[in-house]
Order: sequence, then C-alpha cells, then structure tokens
Amino acid sequence: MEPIEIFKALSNESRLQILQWLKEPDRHFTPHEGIDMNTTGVCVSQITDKLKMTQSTASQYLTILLRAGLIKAERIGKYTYYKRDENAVEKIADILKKEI
Amino acid sequence: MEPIEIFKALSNESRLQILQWLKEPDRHFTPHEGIDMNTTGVCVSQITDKLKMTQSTASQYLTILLRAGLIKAERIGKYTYYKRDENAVEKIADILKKEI
DNA sequence: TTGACATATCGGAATATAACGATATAATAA
DNA sequence: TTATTATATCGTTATATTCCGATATGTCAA
Repeated sequence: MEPIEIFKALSNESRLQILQWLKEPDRHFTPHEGIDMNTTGVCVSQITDKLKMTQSTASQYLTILLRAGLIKAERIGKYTYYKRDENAVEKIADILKKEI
Repeated sequence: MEPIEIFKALSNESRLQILQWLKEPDRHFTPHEGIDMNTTGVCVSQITDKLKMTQSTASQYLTILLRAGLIKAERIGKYTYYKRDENAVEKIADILKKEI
C-alpha cells in the first residue's frame, strides 16, 4: 500500500482502463457463469478480450493492481475473479489530498 | 494535465519528496534573497541541496513536475522559483475519486 | 488418468526512466 | 567585456517497464 507503488500501478493506460472498467462491470462486461460481477468480480479472460492484449499481459497487469492493493482477487474453480477495492481507491485519493 | 502524466510524475520518491517539501516551504527551507517562499516559491539550488542529488537531476525532476502541472515556475533574475499548484493537486485527487 | 481450459509465471526484446557529468544558456557583477 | 553564478539541456550508462510467446500450474470433465 505504498503510495509510490500505487502511483506506478496507475501510470499505465491499460491498467487505468481496467480499473475504470471494474468500476461499473455490468456496463463493460457480459455476465459469466451466473456470477454477480459487482459482488464477485470479472475473470481474467473477460478482461483479456476487452484489453486486446495477450492473456499473459492481462494477468500481469492484474497482479500489479492487486499488489498495489487497488483490486481484490477471488478464485472460484478454474476462474480468478477480480474486482475493485473501492476503499483503497478512496484511501489513495485521501492520501493525495492530505499527505502529498 | 493527463492523469497518466501526473501519476508518472508521482511515481518517484524524490519527486514526491519535492512536492511534500513545497507544501510547507518554510518548514523545509531557509529564506532566500528576501523572497516569500509561500508566494513565490523555492529556487532550484535550495531543492538541489536538500535532495542530495546533482543540480541536473533536480532541474529535470522539477521540469517533470512542471509539465505534469503539479508545480508552477517563476523566473526572477537568475533564479527560477518553483511552488506547488495546490489547485492541481486537489484536482487530481478529485479525478482519482470520481473518474478512476 | 488424460485432455482441455483458465490462469500464472518465466525469459526476452524494445523502449522508458533514473541519475550522472559535461556543456549550453541566461543573468548579474566586476 | 569578461567572469561568475543559476539553471537548463544533452549525451550516456544502468536499471525498470512494457508487452510478448512459451511454458508451468491448477481445476474440472470425461
């Protein structure tokens, strides 16, 4: 949760894009295996498709966002669902306002 | 004022440091040529000294912060004074809160 | 168990960033 | 004018990031 780590994660068009998509998942993705995207998240292949990059790149970017603490992951069967950590996004905005 | 540009500027320990110093200049610098640091800013050599990096590096980092719109510059005689653009810092926190 | 699929990780090539020393430019001082 | 000082820019080497293809791992279905 280091600010620098977070700003690095945000310093890339694709990763910002992913974060924004995950803000309103049902506006950007079609449901998957009867999963509630708002509660559980969106899986890597859905994001890969939309990103138009390789699965490898999508997975790595999600890992970077995860390590920065901006998203959360949940594995269900063979899928990993990622969703925003709204709390963390709020927190970094506050840090920016108060400490930087 | 591209968010990405701003996040890149914030993705470096030294540049974050500079921004924080400039938040309360009189806590971190000693007055210079009778300049009001809060109104006018702090000159490159003051920042260079505190950074403990070369003048070249300090100048480049200030330029990066300037281009990102996070600080403002004013040349007075042979000195260039830099100060925070508080408005811009607020704005990026808001963008983070609302758009990202 | 094998096969198929989803995701993660590894290794690499191209590009970007970090930080430096050297040098150019700008402004004042002598 | 020349010298001095402050800042900006250039060229460079080391390191980091971007994005890929190939491969490993994990999970389910047959």
